[in-house]
Amino acid sequence: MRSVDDLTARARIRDAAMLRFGRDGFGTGLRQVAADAGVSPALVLHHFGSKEGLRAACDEHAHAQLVAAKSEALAQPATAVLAQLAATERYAPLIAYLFRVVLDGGPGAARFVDGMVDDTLTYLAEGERLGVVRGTSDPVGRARYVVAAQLGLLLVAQLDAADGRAPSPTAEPAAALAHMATTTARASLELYTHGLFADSTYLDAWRATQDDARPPTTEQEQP
Amino acid sequence: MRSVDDLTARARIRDAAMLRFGRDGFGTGLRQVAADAGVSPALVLHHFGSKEGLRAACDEHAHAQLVAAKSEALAQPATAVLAQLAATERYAPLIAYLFRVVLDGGPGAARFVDGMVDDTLTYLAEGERLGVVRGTSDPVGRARYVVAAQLGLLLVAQLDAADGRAPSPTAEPAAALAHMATTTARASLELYTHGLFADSTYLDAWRATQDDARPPTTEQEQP
DNA sequence: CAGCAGCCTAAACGGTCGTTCAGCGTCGCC
DNA sequence: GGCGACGCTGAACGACCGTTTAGGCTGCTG
Repeated sequence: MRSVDDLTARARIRDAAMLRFGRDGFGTGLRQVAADAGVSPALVLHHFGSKEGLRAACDEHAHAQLVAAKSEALAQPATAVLAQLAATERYAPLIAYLFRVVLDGGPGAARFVDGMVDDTLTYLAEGERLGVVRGTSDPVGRARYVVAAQLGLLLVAQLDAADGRAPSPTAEPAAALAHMATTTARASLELYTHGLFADSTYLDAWRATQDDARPPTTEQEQP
Repeated sequence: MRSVDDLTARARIRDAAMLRFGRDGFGTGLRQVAADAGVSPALVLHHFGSKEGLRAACDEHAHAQLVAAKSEALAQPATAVLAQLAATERYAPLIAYLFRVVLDGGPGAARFVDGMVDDTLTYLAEGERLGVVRGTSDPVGRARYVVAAQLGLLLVAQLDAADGRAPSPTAEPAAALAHMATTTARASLELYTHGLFADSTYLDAWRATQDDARPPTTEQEQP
């Protein structure tokens, strides 16, 4: 919101809280956040009223960062998907914080996931229009699946980082994300290009069970 | 381990803890678990020594349940994948607990995920042998991706449940899982059958970047 | 100079947490 | 009947949590 006092102690506390929350979760105590920012615990409450107020300020700032990152990504040519992967390190703290929001499961988590689904829906529709993405009989379900898969990749990436298998033993978000992106890029691209099943046996079987229960509906087919 | 006193208060406490941990996470207090089991908080410590001991007992019992469920699933014909979906309600508390273990990110989480990856690797290899699953140049990466996607679906399912969109407002795991399974079954089957991209543009582009960095290796192609 | 806002801190308060301890009642065994 | 063993409880302890309160310190203004 205000950018004049963005170098003050208030901003330092907020940034420290976002880093600490993203790294260790929202269970982190205010005294830890205060120590990271180099201030007293009472000052945190003086500026943000309560821990919930601090979290609200973090959410607001993360939302602003996200909007900025999205508009920046839209300004680039759409083919530079791989370049976005390389920029992961830059946005890693933001991603880590937003992922914690999702893991926490609060009321803002579902709203954030809905935003991701809406964005994915738009991107996939644009891809369909350009002819690079296949058609589907359930666009929303597909977008939800793609978002869920990405969140799942973040989840196991964080797991590997916490277990010491990824580059950083202390669960550094950036390195964990980069490691996960490189180790699963090939498999995910192959899956999204060729699929997993060799034929449509399972899909046909599921469609048959659905047609038993419901009256047959007209649906576009993808040969 | 012992099955004689599996009807005693000790077992009641363990079951109550698994339900409560699976529903509300491991931050739940021992007094809440004790109240669910109908005993005093001190008895929990008397039987399990500490909260960590209680969690270890829950982990052990969950592992035993999981092994039993796996062997039971293997006894059925492999084509009854849809029947397994219907049995979700039965294993929902177990799934919810195991998912909490993964969310918690402790040392056992990565081990459990590794087990899931190994199982998926086996299933996919068997599918390849039977001709229903496509070949891949990175079997481990593909298995990791499939597991991560499933975990991500669990994550957003729990989110919807906590937000009141799914059947149960109080985050009942069974209903949330069933709801998620039915709403994304079509999209995931379509994705796994036909893929997401219309052609191999993105996959080829990624392969090109890899070939620039590394010496060309012999890899089997899937036409 | 006095006064008065503003940041900022040290200390303490109530609450919940995991955990400990002394002791209750109730069995089976000698 | 005496009597440990066992399952179990109520009450308390120390630690940590978020939060409150009283009060320093600095710099600007009359």
